[in-house]
Amino acid sequence: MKILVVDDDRVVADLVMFTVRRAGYEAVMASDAVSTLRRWQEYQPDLIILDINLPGTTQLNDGFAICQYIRRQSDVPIILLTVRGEENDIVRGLEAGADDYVLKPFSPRQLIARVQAVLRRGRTAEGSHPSAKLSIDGLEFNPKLRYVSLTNGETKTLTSLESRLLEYLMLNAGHILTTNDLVSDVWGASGGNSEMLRQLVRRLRSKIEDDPTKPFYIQNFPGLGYAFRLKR
Amino acid sequence: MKILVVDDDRVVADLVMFTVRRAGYEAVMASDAVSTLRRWQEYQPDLIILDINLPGTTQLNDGFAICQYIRRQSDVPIILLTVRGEENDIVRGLEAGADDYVLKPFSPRQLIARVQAVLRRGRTAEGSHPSAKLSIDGLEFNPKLRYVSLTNGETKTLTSLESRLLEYLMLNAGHILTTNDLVSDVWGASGGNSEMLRQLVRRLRSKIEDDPTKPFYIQNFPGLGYAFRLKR
DNA sequence: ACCTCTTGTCACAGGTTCGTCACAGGGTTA
DNA sequence: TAACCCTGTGACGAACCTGTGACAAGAGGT
Repeated sequence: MKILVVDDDRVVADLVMFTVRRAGYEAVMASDAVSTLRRWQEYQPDLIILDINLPGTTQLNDGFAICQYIRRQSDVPIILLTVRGEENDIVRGLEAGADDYVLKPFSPRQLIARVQAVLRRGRTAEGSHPSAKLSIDGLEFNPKLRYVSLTNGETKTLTSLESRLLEYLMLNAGHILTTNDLVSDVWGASGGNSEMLRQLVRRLRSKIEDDPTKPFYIQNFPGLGYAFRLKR
Repeated sequence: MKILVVDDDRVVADLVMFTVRRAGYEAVMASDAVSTLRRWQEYQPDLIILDINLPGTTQLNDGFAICQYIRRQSDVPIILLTVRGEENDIVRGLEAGADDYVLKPFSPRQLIARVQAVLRRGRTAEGSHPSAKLSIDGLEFNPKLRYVSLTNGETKTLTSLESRLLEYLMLNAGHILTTNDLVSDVWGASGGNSEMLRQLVRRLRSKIEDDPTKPFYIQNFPGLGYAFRLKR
């Protein structure tokens, strides 16, 4: 898996490069619009991590323009890097065709989780088929229609937040996701806190009939966070 | 399925091309009257997406003329692209033989929904026979004559709006259609709102005898919209 | 003039969602 | 043991969503 990292701030770019390489990905970097487009064509990355605040002198070479330009010609996943507090950038970026975003400052672990999630989503959920499902260990989950099918045959519909949480957990199954990661993924820029997460986990668990004392799916790691269990 | 995209604005054309290609269609584009007609004959598309505002110098080569010309020789479906606020264009376009229209600016999701709807209509409703029917799960619906046949044998006539809604839902059966999509499809440029949609859904449901608490056909997805159910 | 059908608007009720608070038990540390 | 943090639990209420009944304006036919 090859990643193209685009950031004009050398420090941030180095950090991102280091992080994704440590996670086992190949990566190259670019720092301006021209080199980004050249590297994108030569290198053919599987994913682009793009700082939306590229110092575009005009509207032709800032982050949004690049995002839009690339999106028109390819469906390579694009993750935006945006500064916390600039929600407009997020909206504009997603409209320009980005797949996800990460708020700066970010934790390495969080960045990797997003990268894996986006890559996996691209592989499994190809297109927007309403029947696209996530299925792990007998738990079948349809993110589009927001319902789960349990092993006993029951199906239950999830709320919007429950669905976000379960999708994030399942897309990163087997990895521990910290409370911060989960909160910032589920609630995004609107902001949540750990208490809200606890309640959400509780409600989701009760819907999928997961006993917290002997969790089958959603396991707590005290002081760290939660993980969707893989093969036990 | 092959689509011919016609737009003189390169940006819009690229966006449309990208959108339909990502949805799995083959597509070529044209930007003026002459190339449109040539590509139409060579490429033999199954659908044409046509910007009605082609810069025709005369009334011989603007969007309406092309639409009319093609319609006289073929029944290939034509979807118009029109600027919001120019309702006259829509009327003229439909009179010129277009099958449907999409307002600019449009969301990719909306464009795809229309494309699928028109293609499906063309496939099932072969031509525009007044006897052409949509039939799903025992509910038979005739969009031209605007009546439904229920499983118990009853037939009821629908109003214009009810018919628009049901057609859109059935043509996109299995997909959740957001409130915004449904409103902008049913009421188009004249503008509706979510309250009007609720009432319309209510009246349609009562006509097809669909119990909202245990919907057989029209299912609500809280916070998202409605969908015509496919076999679970 | 009268009636009917359509459709937009309003008020209300019930359910759901979700944020908040208070509390209990377990593990860890001083 | 006591203090503390983390987690799970129960409960409450506000905000929101949805379904419902009712009414009125307008179009169109008789």
